[in-house]
Amino acid sequence: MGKASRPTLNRRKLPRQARSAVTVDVIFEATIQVLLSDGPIRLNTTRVARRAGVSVGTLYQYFPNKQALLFAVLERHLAVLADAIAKACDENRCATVEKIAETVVKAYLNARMAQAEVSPALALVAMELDARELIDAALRRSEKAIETMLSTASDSRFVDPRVIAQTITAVIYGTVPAFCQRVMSPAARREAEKQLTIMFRSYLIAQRSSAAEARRATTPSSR
Amino acid sequence: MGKASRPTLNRRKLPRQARSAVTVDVIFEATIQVLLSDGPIRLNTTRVARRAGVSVGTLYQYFPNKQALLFAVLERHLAVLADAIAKACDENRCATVEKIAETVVKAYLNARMAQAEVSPALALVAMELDARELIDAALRRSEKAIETMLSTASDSRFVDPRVIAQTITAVIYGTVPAFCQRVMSPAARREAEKQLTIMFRSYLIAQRSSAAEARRATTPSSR
DNA sequence: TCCAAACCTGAAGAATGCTTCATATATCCG
DNA sequence: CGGATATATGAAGCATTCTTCAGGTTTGGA
Repeated sequence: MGKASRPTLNRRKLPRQARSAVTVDVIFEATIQVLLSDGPIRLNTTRVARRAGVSVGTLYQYFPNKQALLFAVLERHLAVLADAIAKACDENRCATVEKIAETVVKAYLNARMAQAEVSPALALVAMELDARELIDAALRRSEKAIETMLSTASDSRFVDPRVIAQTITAVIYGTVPAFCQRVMSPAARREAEKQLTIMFRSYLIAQRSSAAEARRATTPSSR
Repeated sequence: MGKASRPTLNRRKLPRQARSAVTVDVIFEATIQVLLSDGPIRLNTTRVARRAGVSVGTLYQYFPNKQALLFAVLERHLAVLADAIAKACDENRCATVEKIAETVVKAYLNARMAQAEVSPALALVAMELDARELIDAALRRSEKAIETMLSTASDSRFVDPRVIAQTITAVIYGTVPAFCQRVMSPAARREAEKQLTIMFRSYLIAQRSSAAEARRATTPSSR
C-alpha cells in the first residue's frame, strides 16, 4: 500500500495545568463517543470538539492533527487490553491447563466487553494510520504474558510455548471482536465463551510435550 | 450506533451493452486497486473513476452514490469467500476429523490470501455501511457448509455440529485477517496454518460425542 | 496587584469530496 | 441511412473537513 507521507503525530503541547489535563481526557472520551455514535468514517475533529464541549482550536492545541489524536486514542485502548491479559496471566502462574484456557478467554472477553464496539472500529482506524507497530507491540506483549504462564503450568510441559502463545493470541485478538459485534443473548455469549475455552484447552492438551511427541511419531509429516 | 438515514443503494442503471458491462467491471476492479494503494479512508469516487479510466459521471451512471459502489464491492467479495468455503466443504463429505480441520483452514486461507489486504479494508467499509446483514449472511453460509461437513464425518459423531461450526467460523473469520496482515515468511505462515489446524482438530476431537459426554461426566458444570 | 504564561475560542480560508447535468459520442435496429 | 436509445464526459456547484491564528480568558507566582 502506497501511503501519503506520514504527518507528525507528536503532541503540539503537553498539558501543564489540571484543567488542561482534564480537557485532554474529555477530548479522548469524546473521540470514543463519536466513534460509537457516528462510526469511523464520520469521525472528525469538528464533531469531537463539539462533543467534548471545547473549541476545535483547543483540540489542535494538544494534537497536531487528526491522525495524532486517533493514534493516541488507539494507543490507550491497546494498553488497556494488553494490561488486562498480562494481569490475568500474572495471577495465574502454576495453573492447570484448564485454568489457563479459561483465564485467557475470560480476561480478553472482559476487557473487550467493557468497550465492545470500540475495538473493531479502532482496529480499522489503525489500518489507515499505519499503526502496525503499535498493534504488534500489544500483540507481542500478550504473547509474552501467555507464554510465561504456559511455562509455569502445573500439570503440563509444552514443547514450544511461544508458538502456542502466538496462535492463541492471534485467535483471541481476531475472534473476540466478531463475538462482541454480534447481537447475542447472554446465554449465547456464555456458550461462545465456553466453546472458545474448550478449543483452547484441547489445543493445549494436544500441544503438551508427551502428546505432541506421540503425534509426531504416528503422523507422517507432509510439510 | 446511531447512523444517518441510509441512502439508496440500488443501481441507477443496469448495463445494457457489452461495453457498459465491461465498464462496470473495470470500476469494480479500480475500486479494489484504490483500496489497496490508498487505503479505505482515501478511497473516493474521483480516484476510482480516474483509476478506472472513466469519467466520474459514468461511475454515477451505474451507482447512485459512493456507498452503493462500496456495498456492491463488498457483496462480491463476501460471495467469493463464502463460495470457497462451501466448495471445499462439499468436496470433503465423509472425511476424517483431520481432513475436516485441514479443509477449513486451507480453504479460507487460500481464499483470503488471494486478496489479503482487501478484506480488512472492506470490513471498515462494511462497518460504515451498516452491512451487518451482508456479513451475517456470509457467516451463516459458511457455518452451514461446515456444519453439513461435520455431520458427514467418517470417523466421528458430534453432539452439536452447529455450535462447533459457529465457533470455527468465528475463529477463521476473525483470525485469518490477522495472519494475512502480518509480515510473515512462507515458513512462518505454514507454521501458523499448522497450528490453526491442530487447534481445530483437537477441538473437534474434544467435541466428539463420546469425548464430550465423558467430559461432562467428570467435570462439574459451574454455569 | 500585576504580568507572563497557560489555556481557550471560533471564524475564516484552503482543500477536498460528492454529486449533478448539459453536452457529446457510440450503438442498434427498422 | 437516420433516429432513438445507450453510454460517456468533466466542469461546476455545493457541502464538508482540516487547520490556523488573531484575540480573549484564566492561572500562578513574584
